[in-house]
Amino acid sequence: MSPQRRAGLGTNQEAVRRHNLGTLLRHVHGAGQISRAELTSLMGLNRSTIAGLVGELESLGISERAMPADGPRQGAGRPSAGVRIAAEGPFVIAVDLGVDRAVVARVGLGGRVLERAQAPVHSDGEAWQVGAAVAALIRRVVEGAPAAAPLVGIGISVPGLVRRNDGLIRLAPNLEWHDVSFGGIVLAALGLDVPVSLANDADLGALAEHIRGAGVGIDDLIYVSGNVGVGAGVITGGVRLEGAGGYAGEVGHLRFNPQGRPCHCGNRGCWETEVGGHAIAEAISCPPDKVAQLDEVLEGYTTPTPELRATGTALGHGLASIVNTFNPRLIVLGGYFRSLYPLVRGEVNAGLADRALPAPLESVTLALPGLGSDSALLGAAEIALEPLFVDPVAALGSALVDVGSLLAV
Amino acid sequence: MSPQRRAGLGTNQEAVRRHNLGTLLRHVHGAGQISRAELTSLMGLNRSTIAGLVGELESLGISERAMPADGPRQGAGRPSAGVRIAAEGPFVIAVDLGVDRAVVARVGLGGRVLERAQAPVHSDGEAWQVGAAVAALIRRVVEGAPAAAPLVGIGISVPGLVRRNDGLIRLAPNLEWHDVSFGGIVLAALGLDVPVSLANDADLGALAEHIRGAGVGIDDLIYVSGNVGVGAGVITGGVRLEGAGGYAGEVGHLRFNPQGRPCHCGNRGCWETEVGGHAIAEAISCPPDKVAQLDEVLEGYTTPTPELRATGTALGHGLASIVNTFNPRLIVLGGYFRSLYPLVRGEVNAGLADRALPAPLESVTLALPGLGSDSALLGAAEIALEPLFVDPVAALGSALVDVGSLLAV
DNA sequence: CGTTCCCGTCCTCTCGCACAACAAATTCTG
DNA sequence: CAGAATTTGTTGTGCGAGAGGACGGGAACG
Repeated sequence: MSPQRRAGLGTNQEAVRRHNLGTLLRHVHGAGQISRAELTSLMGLNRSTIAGLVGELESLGISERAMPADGPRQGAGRPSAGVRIAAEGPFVIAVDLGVDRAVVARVGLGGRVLERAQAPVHSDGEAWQVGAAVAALIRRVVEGAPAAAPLVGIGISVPGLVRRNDGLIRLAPNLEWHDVSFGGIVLAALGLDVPVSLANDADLGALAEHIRGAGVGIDDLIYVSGNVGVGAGVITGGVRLEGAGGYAGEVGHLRFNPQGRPCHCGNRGCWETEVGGHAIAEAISCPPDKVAQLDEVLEGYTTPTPELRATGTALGHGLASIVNTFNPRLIVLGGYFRSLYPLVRGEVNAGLADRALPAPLESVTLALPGLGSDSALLGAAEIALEPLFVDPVAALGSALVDVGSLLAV
Repeated sequence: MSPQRRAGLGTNQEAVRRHNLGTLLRHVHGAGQISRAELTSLMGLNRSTIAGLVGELESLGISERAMPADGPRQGAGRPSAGVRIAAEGPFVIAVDLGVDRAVVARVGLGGRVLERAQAPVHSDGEAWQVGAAVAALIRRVVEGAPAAAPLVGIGISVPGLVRRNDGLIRLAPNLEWHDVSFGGIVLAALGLDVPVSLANDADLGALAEHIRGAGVGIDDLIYVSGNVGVGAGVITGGVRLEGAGGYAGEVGHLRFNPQGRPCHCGNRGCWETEVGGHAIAEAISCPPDKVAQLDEVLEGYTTPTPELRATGTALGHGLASIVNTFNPRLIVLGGYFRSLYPLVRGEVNAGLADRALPAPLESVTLALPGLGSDSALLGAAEIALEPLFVDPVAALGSALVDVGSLLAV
């Protein structure tokens, strides 16, 4: 959003152009197709300036001219030509690393999934084995890419704590990884050198839901991901909350019940011991080896068991703490909560209303992900695309063309 | 930091100038006095551009030329002239509203307290009575202001929930206020019309500590204010965390002990029932009517009682939740915690280390406020000054000159 | 005491956006 | 159905802001 990364810097004319070009692209990316007239009013710039920016984007091969969007006009006047993402424009690779499977997609600007592949991952697998599997999936989705289309980068969603400086995976409890440089592993397996970004899955879920999911236009939202572990991604004031090291949002280890069950973190009664995957499984007597398919099992229920209702209340109580600390306008319930919430909506809402302060409670809404189970995947695409919005020219400069043949075996 | 308020807008040349002028002033404000050479390197702009900006600031009467700062030179070359805040430059009124007293100060750019006054406030006072008392204090501190110096605005720190859109005090539990428009009340009592900003005391404490306290240069910090209630102000990525309505940071009502004491919010065992003013008072058998002087009572201790040590542990455990959710680099302990922490440092640190996740724990530090008990007051000055850094020219345009005679009875 | 280094000032240049005028494309209206 | 009204795209001009170089000033260093 800002023309410079570090605060306190001045702005020169070069930065203005970069910023405007990036912001324009961000709008096209967000809307898929947009008219130049809408761009003028959105960005508050002159028609002629927009024309110049659009022209530069076209000459970079990022966007292309489109026919005016047909539909009900809202008045007289010449219809405004459309700007849309070029068919052979830049793309990224998005990776959603789960505890039992990896999903890889080739994603273009505008958030379109152009190709997708997935494979199971052994939860006791070594990092290099997983990296090789991911690399194989990447080769597969890149195969059909047009030779002219540049690869901007790779974004990876990780179920764990990721250091934001360098993308090191500090801890992925359910993969049993400590201090794994997964980005480097994947690049080595590919034999490529492109920008790689890694981030926590809940953080990326929040980002994706903010840009093109249930939270479009909402600048303060939280994505709560309920998997085996529970985490939250926070968007506040329209930007990601990262924290000093990038570990912000670990709400799964909020103190919930001091007399509760021991948690893998060493404490007792963390929130995730009451509402995480294992707790839900226990509530419906699901055998531990089927926790990975918990969502399918939950889909089978039409009425909740008393134990599930208690879990719903615990979920609401925990969400109340989140509402009190972050005061979001929207909470998106992802992961297993996506299947759980419809069953125990009443209990969750009641638990939340019971424990949250009135002021922050009155403006908050609970919702399911608008992107289904793809939130983290599309969020991974977003962080990989991010450099394009900061400086389109520079990002294209460090992109790779003809990746298909580069990766051909 | 950004040249435009709303995201998604473009930047034109006017905005560039505004941004650069504001950023320059922010640097002068932060450093008190700074050389033009430092400004060039900090802002990354050309010498001649800085000269132009400094000249404009001088002609606006905001800054003035200063002799080169004497001290150890770091090399040869012509010494760089200094830029410092003008003696008769713009100022603001800062108000720190407490449950038992109000402090009012006239504060200039650079954060200098030019005048200060305070008065007791009855905790069962009506809002208009408190407003009248504050107005009287304001008249007193404005009396000696130079006629040429413009009043930019009034900033008020409130021990409660403040709506960020309009500054309405939604709830100030210890003043027993609900939905009070205190800004309007004070303005009416003064018979003036200047910009008034209100915010939560912990939020302002965090802001002040970030700009000129213990957290200078630290972009992810939390100010935990332990008074009768417990709240937190959060700076993340260098900006204030506000939340959708402005209520973010109400960590006092984090679930701590489900079997604990009832809290005024209606729940049981909120964190502030274990570490708030009343809990501390109980731990040292301080009579309830002396809770307001709790810090003085605490100063009298040299070794903690076992009850105080337990409170320290509870403080550490709660801070662990804060560390896990926000991943700050610094936590500043304000309010009564300022007196409590030195007594039970070991217990707090141990409780924190015991419950926080290793990754966010390793980079966090606990500290006492660098501004003593003035954090919230100086934070109030900062939000009142804020418009100057966004657009100095516009802010001066809406400022009032010769306030001294305007307010004379 | 001269050299070196750095800073402030002045001037010119470049670049990006705004603005105005005109052409083009569609809707509205009589 | 034709002309007016409206909105947009295009083009050329102007303005403003920062960059960059030339010059002189002031202090440290040898």
